[in-house]
Amino acid sequence: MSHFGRSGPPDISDTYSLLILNISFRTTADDLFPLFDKYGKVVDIFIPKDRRTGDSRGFAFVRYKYADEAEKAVDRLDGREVDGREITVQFAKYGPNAERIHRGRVIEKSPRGRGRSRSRSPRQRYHDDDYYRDRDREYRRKRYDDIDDSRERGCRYHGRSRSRSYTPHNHNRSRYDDEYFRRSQSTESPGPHTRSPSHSLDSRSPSPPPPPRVHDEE
DNA sequence: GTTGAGCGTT
Repeated sequence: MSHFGRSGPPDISDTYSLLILNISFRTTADDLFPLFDKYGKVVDIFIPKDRRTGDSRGFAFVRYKYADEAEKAVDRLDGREVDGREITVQFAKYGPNAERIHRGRVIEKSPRGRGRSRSRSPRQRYHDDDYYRDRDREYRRKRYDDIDDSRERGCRYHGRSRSRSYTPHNHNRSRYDDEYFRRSQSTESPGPHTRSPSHSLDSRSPSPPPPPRVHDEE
């Protein structure tokens, strides 16, 4: 069956997890299954994907039924070229619960019968927002650095075309002030009723009052 | 359409 990773973790009690690194971003479990199944009994294959784009993250987990088969797969498939990329097969060091495991085997004792050994605190995973935001921040930082370098190089090409005809970056705020002014006018001048329109129009102070802290819908 | 150190779900 090629329905791996679509029914949750089946049973990792008697399975050995292998970590596959450096795989292509388009490599799926179906592509790795025939390759790893040839060297042993593959119980499950899981490839973490991004929840936003749904694309693979570049590594996969292959669970074998026996340790000897898993070791053989590591020895045979480690450094194998898959989809034009040299993959790296090794035993998983951490489990699904971020627990230390030995040779792909979970060290945690069987919770059956004994129940919870200690007070189980409601430890939740990372908040998706913070987790993804952190990753985005680092990713964006790298991209910006690269772009900055490119721009610097392009600037050295020709020094001209840098005349004063360049519009200053003030028009942005100018437009904003204009909108704010218009709104203010509308508020102060609800209609041609009472008040002194000429006075208000003529009394345009050179320095408008500071904008109050209002909620701006972006 | 791109990328590349690492350790995982429904």
